[in-house]
Order: sequence, then C-alpha cells, then structure tokens
Amino acid sequence: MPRTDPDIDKIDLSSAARGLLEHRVRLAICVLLSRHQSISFSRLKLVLAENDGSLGAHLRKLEDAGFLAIEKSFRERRPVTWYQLTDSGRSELKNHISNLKRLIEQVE
Amino acid sequence: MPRTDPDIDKIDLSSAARGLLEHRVRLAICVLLSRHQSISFSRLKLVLAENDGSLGAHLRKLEDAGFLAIEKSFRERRPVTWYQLTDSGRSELKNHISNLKRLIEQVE
DNA sequence: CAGATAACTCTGAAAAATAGAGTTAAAATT
DNA sequence: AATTTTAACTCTATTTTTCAGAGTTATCTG
Repeated sequence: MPRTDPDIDKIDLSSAARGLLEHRVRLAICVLLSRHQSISFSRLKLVLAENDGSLGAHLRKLEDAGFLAIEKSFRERRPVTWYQLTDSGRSELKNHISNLKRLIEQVE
Repeated sequence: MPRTDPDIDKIDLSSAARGLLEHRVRLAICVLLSRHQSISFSRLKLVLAENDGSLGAHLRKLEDAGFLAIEKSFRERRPVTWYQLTDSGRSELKNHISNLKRLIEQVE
C-alpha cells in the first residue's frame, strides 16, 4: 500500500533565514551590537575568536549592506575602530530572527 | 576621552549555530521532518522550491552525516524516495536549535 | 616628520553552493 | 525479456563564498 505524502505548507525560504545574517559570525556580530552601543574591532576579534582577515571581511559585508556604522579614534595612542548597529541593521536583525523563530518553533 | 569597550562574555561559536544545519535548506528539511514521519523527494522539492541538483546535494549531505534515513518504493507506478529523520538527526536538530535560541535571545 | 601599531585590504587558495544535463532503476506492458 | 516511462538522483562545471596570512595604511605622539 502506497504511503501518502503529508500536506505541508510551503516554506518561504526567501524571507526565512536568508541573506547576510545566515553566517554565524555575522549573526553574532549583530547580536552583540544589539546589546552594546559600540564594540571595537579588537574586542570583536577576541570575543569571536576570528582572525583579522576573516573578521574584516565579515565586517565589510555588513558595512556595505548598511547594517553597521563605523567610527575611528585613538585610545592610549593606538588606533581603535568602533562598530555600531544602524537602525536598518537592527531592523534587519529583528526581522531575520523572527523568521528564524517561526521556522524553529515548528519543531516537535 | 577614550571610549571604553564593553565587557562581553565570549561567545562559543563552535557550538552556537555551527555545522550542517547552518544552511537554510538543510535546516528546513530537518524541521519539516521533525513533524512529519516521512516526506518524499518530490514533496520536498515542491515545498522548498529547490531544483533537483541542489536538493539532491543537500539531502546527500544530511544522509552522509547520518541525519536522514532513506527508503525507496513505488507509488502509482512511479518511483518515490522517502526521507525520515533519524534519532541522531533529531537530536542534532534540537541541539542546534537550542544553541541558536541561546544566541538570538540575547538580542535587545 | 619619523616611529609605532591596530586595523584593515589584498590576494590566492580552498570549500561550498548551484543548476541543469544525463543516467538509473523498477514496474507494467508487450 | 525487452521496452517504455519517469522520479530521483549523480555528475560536472560554474559561480559564489569563505578563509587566512602577509602587506599596507593612517594617525597619534614625541
């Protein structure tokens, strides 16, 4: 006897968990920045345990997409770059998370 | 005056949202299979709106990792392949989701 | 204006994702 | 037992993304 396929609502992956924030490092950066007004490059590097090249590339993508704003200054004679989430970045983050939640809440 | 960097607990990205289930299509497959005992290839293709090549590759990865079990049969004279989540797949899914949740719950 | 150094950017290599063409396998019919 | 049929792949090449480390840049300080 043939098994029957379940009826399943179509999942819209175009909105659910798609895009820049799919990558764990970029997601983590935005999550951190949602709770802290600004964080330096070196602190992010430490917290995320990423190397310069990789972290710089992820930050660049987020900046190019308008998720992050950057400000440069000096601290104890050394250059420091500060990152913060833009309004648009915050809203993209929230949107992404709500899509993610909708998806994972289905798990039984 | 120099800005101060916030103290931030180190995020363990090795457990948080890492691995096979980072990809939206593979995550969605597992989520669907967590609620439906088994689903056919063609149904997955329809629901996820993926092409044969891409869907096949994702399913293969999940199968190779032991997340999915496969069973082949015929239905109305046509070949059908059924996928279901293994116990190990289910536990990996739950683990991944709990890591994800821990991360996204930090958002303010 | 020279020295110091964090913060990148650049590069090439590696890995992953994608899509479509071609192949395969089993049931039913001949 | 050969033929037909067609879903389900597998294969291949292309594109995209990721990764890591070396080298460059920019600005403060003296």
